[in-house]
Amino acid sequence: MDLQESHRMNPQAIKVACSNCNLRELCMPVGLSENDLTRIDELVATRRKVKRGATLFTNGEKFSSLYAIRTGFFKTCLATEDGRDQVTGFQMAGEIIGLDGIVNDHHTCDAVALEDAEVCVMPFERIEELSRQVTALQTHVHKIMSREIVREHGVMLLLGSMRAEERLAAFLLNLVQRLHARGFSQSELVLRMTREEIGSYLGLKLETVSRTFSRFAEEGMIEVKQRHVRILDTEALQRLVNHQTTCH
Amino acid sequence: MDLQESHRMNPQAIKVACSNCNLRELCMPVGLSENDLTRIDELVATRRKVKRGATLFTNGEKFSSLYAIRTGFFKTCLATEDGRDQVTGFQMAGEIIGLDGIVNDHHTCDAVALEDAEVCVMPFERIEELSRQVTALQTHVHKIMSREIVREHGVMLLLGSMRAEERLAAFLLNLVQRLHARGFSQSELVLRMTREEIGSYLGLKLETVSRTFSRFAEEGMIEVKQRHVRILDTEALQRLVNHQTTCH
DNA sequence: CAGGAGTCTTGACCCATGTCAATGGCAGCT
DNA sequence: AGCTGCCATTGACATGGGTCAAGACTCCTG
Repeated sequence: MDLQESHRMNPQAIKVACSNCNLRELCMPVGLSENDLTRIDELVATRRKVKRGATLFTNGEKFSSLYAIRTGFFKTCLATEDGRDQVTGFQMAGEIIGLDGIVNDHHTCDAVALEDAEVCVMPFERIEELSRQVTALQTHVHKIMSREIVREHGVMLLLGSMRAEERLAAFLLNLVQRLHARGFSQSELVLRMTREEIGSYLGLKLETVSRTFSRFAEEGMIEVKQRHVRILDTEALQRLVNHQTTCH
Repeated sequence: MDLQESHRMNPQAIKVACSNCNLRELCMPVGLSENDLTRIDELVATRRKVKRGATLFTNGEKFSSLYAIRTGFFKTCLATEDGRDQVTGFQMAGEIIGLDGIVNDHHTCDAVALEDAEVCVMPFERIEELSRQVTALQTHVHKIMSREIVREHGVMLLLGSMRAEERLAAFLLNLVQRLHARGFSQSELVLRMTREEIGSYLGLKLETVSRTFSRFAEEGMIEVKQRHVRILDTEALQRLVNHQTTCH
């Protein structure tokens, strides 16, 4: 009935229903009642397409919505006036971006599409309103934010205490793991970002990223051909990441 | 008089009332109605004292509550099995810790008191329940989590793109700024953490931290005597942080 | 199909920071 | 007050990763 109603008003509506979305389990709470599910559909106001290279939002922009990525791949990055540029994360289908904007009502970083993308626009006011009524949604929102905090702890660990090889190994393993959770190969991936972007994320220069890829390849751990990477020895990469004390 | 009243009703009650807490504006939403304020008081189940060196919670521990720091100073840190150890933050009075535990129902880092401390224990279930009813609280919880995400973005920028001097300058400025907001001096501070802990947070070795302090002192930007630091030239430190491009 | 821009790889060199080690100073305990 | 142990400082040296530069590959466009 919700659907029908909005159908009349908006030809896009049917496509915008979370209840039909195969990514739902990634961005929405599971185990909702029929009734709650229907209400959740109200969350997504609209869809938005973002071309490769275009921004979904930028630093300083007024915050109004969170975005669930339907297709495509994003990076979020912080650019300071003094020329620093830090990639704070790479996001793929099913992930939520825009959380940074909540605290000051303005976004504090840029979200750039690394390939043509489409997102579900979820006005934050609606999220807040609905999560007052649907406990599962409230919990879910909290978990999403907490997950982001924990993820960033991991990045801090990486940036603060790992060497170049360890960082890149951790990065690759994290990527394939997330891709695998989305039905892609465990061993093969196509990087959507440049060496420079990887470097920015990992606190390394692009040359170091390139060299480290080459070294991994020499040692038979991976095959690299431009942005195509095939992981030959997951164990070895994992050992690298957990290395540390063993070498002293 | 506050004290007396609560004395009569419940020896603990007055101490546990947010509505009377002079830190309230730091950890609670402002502009609440009388009615809401009273309800907010229910949030704090109890207080807990944590001795210097003791943990408030540890990695793997079941998550149940968020904690508002009343007095004292904490660090949160991530320790991996392979011997890495990363300080992810330093928290002072009025700040909230424990957000990392929400996502998996278990804490994913340790919170260690760097001086004798006392915290307000706020069971997360109560927070969720009450924030369904008090919109201002809901918004506040979201902002707190978003603020933490944004803070961590800043740390990533620091770890990913700054040199040792810049990191330490940013660290000092951040500390005094937060202390100043709590009524302390803008120029003088006592570090509650060791050089090693500072180093861990900043992705540097303790020797580098020590040397950099010494260099700042030589250049007349600060005075250091063990853990006592006096900032003599805030501008200079600020310039250091915003440096970057000027030097190329 | 050629040209060009953007990206990636690789080499040579250098510097900031890490490592190792010795010494000094402060705080807390008995 | 005097230990004792932790913490901080400083020096000498080593090295991982940054910097600069040249060249190759890929993709896009005209």
